[in-house]
Amino acid sequence: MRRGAQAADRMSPLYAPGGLPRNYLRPCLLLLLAEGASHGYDLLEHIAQLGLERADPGGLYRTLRAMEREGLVRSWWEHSASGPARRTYDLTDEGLDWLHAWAGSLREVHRHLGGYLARYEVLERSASRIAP
Amino acid sequence: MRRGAQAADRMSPLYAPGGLPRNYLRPCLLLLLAEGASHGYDLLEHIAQLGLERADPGGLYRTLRAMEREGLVRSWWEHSASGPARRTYDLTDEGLDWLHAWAGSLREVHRHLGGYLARYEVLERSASRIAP
DNA sequence: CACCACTACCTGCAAGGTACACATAGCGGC
DNA sequence: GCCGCTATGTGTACCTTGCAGGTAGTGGTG
Repeated sequence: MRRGAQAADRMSPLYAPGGLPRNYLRPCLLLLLAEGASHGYDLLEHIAQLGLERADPGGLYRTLRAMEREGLVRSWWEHSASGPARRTYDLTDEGLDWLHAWAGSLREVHRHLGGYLARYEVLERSASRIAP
Repeated sequence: MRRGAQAADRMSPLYAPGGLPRNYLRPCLLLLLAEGASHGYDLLEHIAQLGLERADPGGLYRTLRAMEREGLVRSWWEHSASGPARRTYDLTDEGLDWLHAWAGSLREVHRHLGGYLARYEVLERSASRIAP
């Protein structure tokens, strides 16, 4: 490797690798809701495990409402004894269908990324053979 | 699976799973150019193997020029005996650094997707246990 | 009781990336 | 001369994303 880890230094927003799938928030929400009904704030804390560290609350709530408009999820208010009321979400049959569709897509992406990385490692190996 | 493959029917651009990484074009071009100098039209035909089927030529040329402005690639004109002149691209050292950075990011994404799919399959298995 | 922290939900906006259509030009075949 | 293929680009409208802000209820502390 030439000039070390220099590239990581100037991580300007323009060029920085981000790389998570487009619309990744949607399949994440579909999966979590397929595992059980939940509310926004709770989902916000669980999507981090799926790769979305520091997700934006605004985007999350917006996406949930959009998915409700599209019929993928249902919601109702739940008034708990302590704390503010929360809107609890639940997957519809159509939402489940979309989860399956997304899972298929993401499996494809996973496969493609595997191919990319394999090809990259071939390059790496041949480079280290020249300069070990 | 309920109601079959119904979800695939109304693939409106709004809700359709697409799912390739954001900015995926860039790491693809970096990888291909790391494998050897090439020109736009040729790259266009090769990125399909990496997951970008039917990629848009406009975006590709724009991205190449942007990467040149950023110093990731160099380019020069090559006049062949037959057909129009082509602009040939070549990776710079900085471009190679970015390829490494991208590969790291994509490896992370690959891992996260693996986690997602594993979690999805757990769900699938428990669903098929109820309705086989 | 005034104040602050925490949970919880929601809106507005600017920047950036993507998709689609379109424009140009050289060359070869009919 | 016209069409199709290679090859490189521009214009633009749309969507997503990230960030900043704004409301509200509850509980604890001085």
